[in-house]
Parts: sequence; structure tokens; C-alpha cells
Amino acid sequence: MARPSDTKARIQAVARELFVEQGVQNTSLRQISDRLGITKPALYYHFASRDELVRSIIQPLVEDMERFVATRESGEARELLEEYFDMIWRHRDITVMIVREMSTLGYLDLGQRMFDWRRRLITLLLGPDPTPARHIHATVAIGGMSDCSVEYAHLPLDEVKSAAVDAAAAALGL
Amino acid sequence: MARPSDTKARIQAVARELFVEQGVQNTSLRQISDRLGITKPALYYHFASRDELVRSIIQPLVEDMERFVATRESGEARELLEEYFDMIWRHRDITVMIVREMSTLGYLDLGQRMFDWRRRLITLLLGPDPTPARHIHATVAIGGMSDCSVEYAHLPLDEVKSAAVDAAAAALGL
DNA sequence: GTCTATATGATGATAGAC
DNA sequence: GTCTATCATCATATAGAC
Repeated sequence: MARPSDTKARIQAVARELFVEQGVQNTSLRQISDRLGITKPALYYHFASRDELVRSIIQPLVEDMERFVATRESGEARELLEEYFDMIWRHRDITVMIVREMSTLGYLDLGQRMFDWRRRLITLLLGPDPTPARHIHATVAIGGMSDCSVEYAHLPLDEVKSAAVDAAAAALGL
Repeated sequence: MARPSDTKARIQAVARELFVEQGVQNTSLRQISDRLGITKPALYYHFASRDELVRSIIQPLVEDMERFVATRESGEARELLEEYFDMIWRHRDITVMIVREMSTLGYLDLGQRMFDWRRRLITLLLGPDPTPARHIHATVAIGGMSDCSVEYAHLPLDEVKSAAVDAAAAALGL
């Protein structure tokens, strides 16, 4: 069907589809191999374990997030909100998957890491040691934008982004 | 240990704990019975199936939500935001559990229902047929508040509520 | 690289004794 | 109401042929 060396990528594509559709825990290797028209053990030629397959699919989001909170500097808040929205929008399907399954994926330490990303993002927006009230305002802004990237996932980016960023900025008092 | 007729309630309490901790799909009947110090089949005297146990735990939230969106009328927006916050705060642990596991709990139609609740809430806030932009603003407001009820779940209600409602109101342009 | 066949273990659920 | 014993089913994973 496809070039042999593409099989690994095809496995990831199908797994990603099924994980997003039905959840990670709820998807078996059998379902993946069936949809690809190969057998279960064939998967083990390309991935050492189920976990390794899961990790390989989440990795791009993790890398993007880490890079984002590591490289940005405090500055124009609205610009930061917009860039952040672009990123969560790109990864919106995997984000939903992770949030939905945080406990199951707890072994990957993802719940803690996402919490940490958000904390650092708030520091970028508000500086260190914001008051609890301003921290909560920022959570409404950022959490609300995340919800938009999920709830309007099927709409064109520009339609959603400007309104979502406006609302987030207002929540922040900008 | 406890009065015999309390066993059903004790099962629900322990199941609820484990579901919130680890997720529904990820919790086995064996774990529940172990923590209670009884055996697996004993559970089946009190609940016809695993599903029935799960449903019995989610039911209070479903009833409260349905009642809320059914009985409120359009009116003062800030008051509505406050009452809504009180409710999601009360059910915050189960809400997390559901959102995290929407696909797994798809058979209960919960994903669709939660989406519907939010849609009706937005109608209450904005009236019928809001512009897409205002709809998105409302999603930031409501989604952002939900995030607060999760992220600050350990703080006292009043500290969180006033700041969260303020931010939501600002996102809505109030 | 992919197959058949199989090992091993957990799960939800039932039958029937006490 | 709770137990012991057991079933069918499904999962991840491995061994070894082609």
C-alpha cells in the first residue's frame, strides 16, 4: 500500500485519529492494527511498547509548549495572548485528548506539566507574585481561550482568534 | 463495620473517590471492593452493573445542571454568573472527572449534554442569536470560570468566586 | 517487516453456598 | 448480604517462522 518506511508514520496517524476520537485508554492496539490492515504484533516492530507510541504522539505538543514558555519574555501582553492562542489552536485536538485523560496519562507527568506551563504563562503576563485576584483573572483569560480552541475547533482560525483574544484581554483588564 | 443498609452509600463514596483520583475507566471494581474490605461480587448485590454505579455518582450533577438551565430566566447577567459559579463549584470534582473522560463516558451522552448546557447558559446571558463574536466572549467567560473552579479547588469559595466572576463579567463586556 | 500462535494477566459478570 | 469459585473476554506483549 505505502512505502515500507512510511508504516511508522501511518501507525502514528491512525493512532492519533483513534486517540482523539475515543480516548487513549479506550483505544486498543488491535483497533489500530485493524484500521491499518496489519496485525497487532507488526506494531511492535515499530514501537517497543504501547506507551512509546502514545508518547511519540504527544511529544510535538510537549516540545512546542516547553519552548514557548521557555523562550518568551515579558512584554506586550496582547501579543503574547495571540501567539499563545495560535499555539493551542495548532495542538487543539491533542490538548483535548490530554485534558480528557489526565489521570490515565498521569504516568507521563502531563497534568503537572500543563499546570506548570500555565503558571509560567501567567508570570509572563503579570510578572512575578501577582495578587491572587489577578492570578484568577489570568486563569479565566487563558482557560477561556483554551475552551474556545476546543469548542470552535471546526471554525476558521481568524474568526475565533480575534474574539477570543479580545475577551481574554478584557478579563485581564487590558 | 457499618450498618448494613449503609453499604450502598459507602460503595458510592469510595467509588467517587477513586473515580475522581484516577478516572472512571481506570478504576476497577476490584479496587473499589478492596478499599472497602469486601469482595467484588458483593458490589453486585447493590448495583446491577458497573454502569449503574457510575451513573448513580454522576446523577446529582446532571440533575442540578438540568434544573439550572431549565428554571432560570434571562435577567441580571452578573447574578446569573454568580449562581452558575456556585453550582459548578459544588460539583467541581465530578466536573473534572467528566471532562477528562468525555469519550469514555460518551455512552452516557454527557459530552453532548454539557455542550448543550453551556449553549443554553449563553442564551440566558446574551439572548437568542448572539453574534459569533459575542458567543465566543461568553465561552471565554464561562469556560474561564470552570477552569477556576478546578485550578483553585482547594481555596475558600469566596476568595475565588469574586475574582472569577469579575473576570468573566469583564470578558463579557459588562 | 509482517505473519501465526501463544503466554499471561486483568476485567466485568454470574452461580450457588452460607 | 457477603462469600468462594469460576467464566468469557479482552488487553499487552513475546517467540519464532517466512
